[in-house]
Parts: sequence; C-alpha cells; structure tokens
Amino acid sequence: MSDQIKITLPDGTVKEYEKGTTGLQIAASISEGLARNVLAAKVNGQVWDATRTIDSDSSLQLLTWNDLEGKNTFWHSSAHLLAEALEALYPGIKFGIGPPIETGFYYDVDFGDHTLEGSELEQIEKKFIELARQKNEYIRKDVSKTDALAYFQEKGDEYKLDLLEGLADGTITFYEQGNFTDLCRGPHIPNTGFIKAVKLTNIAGAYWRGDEKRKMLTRIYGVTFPKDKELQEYLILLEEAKKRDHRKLGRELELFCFSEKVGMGLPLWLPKGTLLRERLINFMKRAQDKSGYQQVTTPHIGHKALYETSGHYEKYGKDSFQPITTPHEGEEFLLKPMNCPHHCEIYKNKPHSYKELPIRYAEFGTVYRYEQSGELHGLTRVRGFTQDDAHIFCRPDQVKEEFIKVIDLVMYVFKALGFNDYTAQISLRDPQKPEKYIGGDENWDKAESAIIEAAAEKGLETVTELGEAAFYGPKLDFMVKDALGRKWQLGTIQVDYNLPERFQLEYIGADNQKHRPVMIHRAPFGSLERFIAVLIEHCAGNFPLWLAPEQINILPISEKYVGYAEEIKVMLDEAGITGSIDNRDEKIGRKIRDSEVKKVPFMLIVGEKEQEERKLSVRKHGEGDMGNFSLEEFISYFNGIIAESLNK
RNA sequence: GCCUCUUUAGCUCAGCUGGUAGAGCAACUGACUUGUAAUCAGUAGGUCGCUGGUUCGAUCCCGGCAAGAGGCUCCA
Repeated sequence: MSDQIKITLPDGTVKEYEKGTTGLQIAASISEGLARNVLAAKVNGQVWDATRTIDSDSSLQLLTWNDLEGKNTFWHSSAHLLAEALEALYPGIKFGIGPPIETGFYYDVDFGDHTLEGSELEQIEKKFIELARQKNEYIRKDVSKTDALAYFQEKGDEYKLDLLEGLADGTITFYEQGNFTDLCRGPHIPNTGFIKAVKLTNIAGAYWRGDEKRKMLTRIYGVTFPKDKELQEYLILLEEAKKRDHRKLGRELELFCFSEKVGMGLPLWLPKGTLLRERLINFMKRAQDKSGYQQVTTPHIGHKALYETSGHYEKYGKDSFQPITTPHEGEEFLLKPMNCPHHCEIYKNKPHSYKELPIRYAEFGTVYRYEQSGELHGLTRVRGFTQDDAHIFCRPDQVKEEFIKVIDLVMYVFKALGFNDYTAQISLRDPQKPEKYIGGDENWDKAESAIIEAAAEKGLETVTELGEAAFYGPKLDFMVKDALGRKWQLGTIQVDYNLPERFQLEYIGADNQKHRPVMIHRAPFGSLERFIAVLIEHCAGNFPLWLAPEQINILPISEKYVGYAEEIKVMLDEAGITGSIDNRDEKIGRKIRDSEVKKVPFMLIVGEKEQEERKLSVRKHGEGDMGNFSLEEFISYFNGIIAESLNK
C-alpha cells in the first residue's frame, strides 16, 4: 500500500500528498494566505472539516468566505460559539438546534424560568468575542449512541436526547470547542479565531421542532464575519433596506394607510395609491384582452352552500370570517375568500361546446380571509385583498398549452416591471399526508405532470417543494424577495381537476357526450396588495414613469406664473399625464426639494422666460436640469419613455 | 394563535431614580414674489394607545386589553 494519495484540485491539477493529510495542510502547501482563509474542505463533493484527515485519492475544493458552503460552515460554527457563550453566562440552560441560515445563524435555547431581554445581548456578544479570541479548535469525535445518550442525560438536555432518538448508532459525532460540546454532524471551521465580529440581531420565540403543540424556545439570531469591517458594511446595508420598507414609503408617498377602527389587515387606499392600483389593473387587462380573457364581475358574498360545494368551508370554515346571517332564519352568507366558486357558477350559466374551450374568466376580485393576527404584515399579508384572478376552463388536451400561455403572461408581467430576481417553485403533494388533499390520485398525477412538463418546456428554472400544494391541486408559484430578503409568493398558477368535479362542470364533446373540463387558477400579480408592496421595495418608491401616480409637478417660480402653469396643466391632463401644481408661496429651491423627496419623476419649472417663450424648464428626478422643452416636445419625450419601458 | 419587544403632536423622536410634557419637520397666519434640493417670524396642536390597580400624586411602577415590530406556526 502506498502512503501517497492523489488530490485533484478544482482546476484539474493533480498533486500527491501523504496519506492522512488535511485540507488545511494542503492549503498551506499552496499558499500561506490560503491556509489562513480556509474554513472547510469539500472532499469528493462532501463538505468536511478542513482539519479532517484525507486517506484516499480524492477531489478537493478548499472553501473560504467567498463560497456559500464556506459561509455556512462559518455561521454554523458561530452558532456553537454562541451556545458556549450562553452556557457560560446562563449555566443550566438547555439547547435545541443551532443551524446556519441564509444570512447568519440562530440557536434555539430553553432558558427555563429566565426571560432573555434584548439588553442582555450586548453582554452575550462580549462573551462571544472573548471566547472567539481564545482560538479554540473545533474537535470532531465519533461517539456511540449509548455514550451520547449518557452525556446528555447527565447534562439534563431533553432536546438533544430527543434529537438522538432519531439517529442511528455509528453515525453520531460530537463537536467540542473550549468548554462546549454539542451533538453535531459538522463540519466546522478550524478554530474560533476566524470569527472576528458578531451581532446578535434579534430574539424570537420558536416552537421546538416547528410544532405548534410543543414548547416554545427562545431563538437568538445572529450574524458573524471574519472582519469587523464586513459587519459594519452589513449593518449599513440593513439600514438602507429599511428605508425601502413599503410600510414606510407607503405612508411617505401617501399610497395607503391602516386604521385601528376599520380593522387590522384591512388597507385603506389613498388617492395616489388607488391611481397606482388602477394603472396596474389597466396594464393587466390589456395583456389579458390580448390573450383571450373575458372580464366578469361577481359579488363579495356567497351562500355558505357555495363553499360547502367547493370544499373550502370544510377546510377553512372554522378559521375564517364567520357566516353573515340575515333576517331570514337559517340563511347564511360568507364573505368570499376566493373567486373560483363564483366563476364555476358563471361557467354553469349555459351549456358549453368543446369548440368554445378554453373559456377564460378574469376578475379583479376582492376577497377576505381571516389570517391569524400574528401573521399580518403591511400589505404583504392582509385580511382583505384584490386578486388579479382568472379561471381557465379547458379540455384535458389543452391543459399544457394553456398552462404554458399563462407562464408566458406571468413572464411578460414580471419583465415589464423589472422583476428579474424571482424563484419559480413547483408545489406538489406531501406523499406522507394524503389526508391533506381532496381528489383522486389519478387526477393529482395528471395535474402534477402537466405543471412539471409545462415548466420544463418553457425552460423555466424551478425548485420543487413537496407538501406545498393547495389542498385541491398542485401549483407553480413565483416567489420574490422583499427589501429585507423575506420571500413572498406573488404569481401563482394552479391546475385543478377537483372543482370541476365538485361543481359538476361539463362541456359537450365532438362525440356528443358530456365531458368534464379542467380548471386552471391563475393570478400573475397574486394580489395587488402584495404585488405593490414588493414593487415599492424593489424600486424604492421610484416607480416606472407609466405607473407613477404623480408623473409631473409643475413648479411656478412665483405667484405671477400660476396662470401659465394652469394652462399647461390642462394640456397635460388632455395628454393623460398626471400631476399637480405647487402654487405655494415658496422659493423654487424649496419646491424642487419637496418634489424630489416625493420622488415625482418630472418637475416642470415655469417662470418669466418660459411664459414668454411658451416653454417648460424640465428637471428630472434624481438627475437634475434637462433644459427647455416646448409642451409638445415634452409630451412626445414623455410618451417615448413609457413606450420604451413597456415594449422591452 | 404563540414568544419577545414597542406604543409620547400628522411624521421623526427627547423626557434624569413617579410631582399631569418638549424639539425638528408638517399644518395654520403674516411678511417676502422668489430661477433648479429646505426664506423669515408668529400661532395652534397632546385626557403620553385604552383600561384597571398601587400611590397623597402615574407618561413613568404592576395587571388586562388593543394596535404595531421581529420571529414561530399558518397561508384556499
């Protein structure tokens, strides 16, 4: 047996090392700088400790802060260090789990009778850094299940014992650093000295194992960096993100508000917000008109029986707004939580031939859902919202084609609004929990494969999630992140074989027999509320010109020119350009500032010169003076910008 | 719904260990009639989220409720 092993590096070069060498040693052989920065080693595709010995020919990638897996290892190790700091400060506490997350890490802790307060975090951070500076190594140990159980029994940590239950003997490892030992699969960074900066960001409650019925532990979120400078940059980034918060901008730009008296989660749309909504609605209507949709209108309530037929009442009835009663005894109506049952009834209004299909009914339908109070969030999660809903009734052989057309529509909408950074998620059944779903396996199989095939045919990059399907059918969802990186579902497309069954929908086929249509639910925006929220955060309130509620502000230099300003306003109104005149007795500098702060795209300044020459001095938001334009020149320039942004 | 925290003028925020509140901006009034990011002066505005309790006395301490924030759970 040779004592030499062959190591293949990412660039393809093969080097020989002694058997039992470590990733760290190999890094050191390449360069000292690399050795200082190696956080973990990817050996044959598996992330290992950089200090773990390699005993056979392997491929090797050295992971640093610049690799996602390097960061994850760094943050995972940080979670262990947090636990050590906590144990030092609060002896006797018990630990749940402490994984890395997208940015940073958390640890779930049972503090017993103690309630951890935000003011204590600073103390913990200090201890954390003190321990980090000790440069304690993370030491991996193989442990038998018996020994592992004995260790945590003695420590009295029931959560770790719970975790051990699910692990097989022979696969259990402990990691130890300083005075702290944790049950952990690893891997970890070489030593704590790599961690130079920490910020414990927030404290939250989290159910043990994510189960509402179990105990709630205290979750401490944190983030660490290999350089203090990076922490400072991250904190600045967070501050910037908060400035884009749609709740803040919604108030500042006077788009919407809430009222305690009206009720939580029930947004009130102000004039400017309403204009924005209308622009989005008109945009969508135009796109849908071109794609063969027909607008329908349905009432805001429906008989309880409607939702019993659809199955929604059984599924969500007791957690919803409760039925509305009437003077007529026994009569009960529900505020509509979705539009589909109404659209099914429209379909049933008359018999349909196979030649008519697909039929596409669209409605901007306002629906009401009793979301849990703790779930409400600005405009992204509300109790009353308007879906850009439509239901497509088609023949089974048309499902895929229709589905593809809807994908095209969603992509068109996202593109026009500059949403390039989205995730397409295919949501399927949870095979473990068939009781969660209605409808037969055969239909589910058909629906799921229709979605998978359509997405593949469009070359859509997708992630697949089991158990995320709606109770009546699988979905293709488009997820977008907000300013703080939280994911929200916007567009959704769902194939449904169940509602047509429940409502006994039919069409007459070429064979003169009755057949059952398939239904596709779809909403490219998802809801106007959530879509606008994410839109605001994406553009930081600087809406594309065609959407901006106030597109121009006319700023007279002084009172003397208000008359000319009003003349211009009339002509702009005629050209469909919206805005207002700032006729306050203020200096022009002040008017410009206020207009800039309100993010109005164009300022039209009019004074003596402009009035004489019948011109406008145009100033663009964020850019400054653009010189003089005649009204006609400005209107055509303005329309040019809109045409360009909608046709790309 | 659960956990933690927060709630003072329209907005952003001060208010030392309990003695019924203050600033800036906005609003209103007046003067200025203004040339590309904040003119000056004055006036008004708050049962300190609501509600119990402790206290001679509560914006401040304690309880309940409501709304908001960050998570968890949920999301037709």
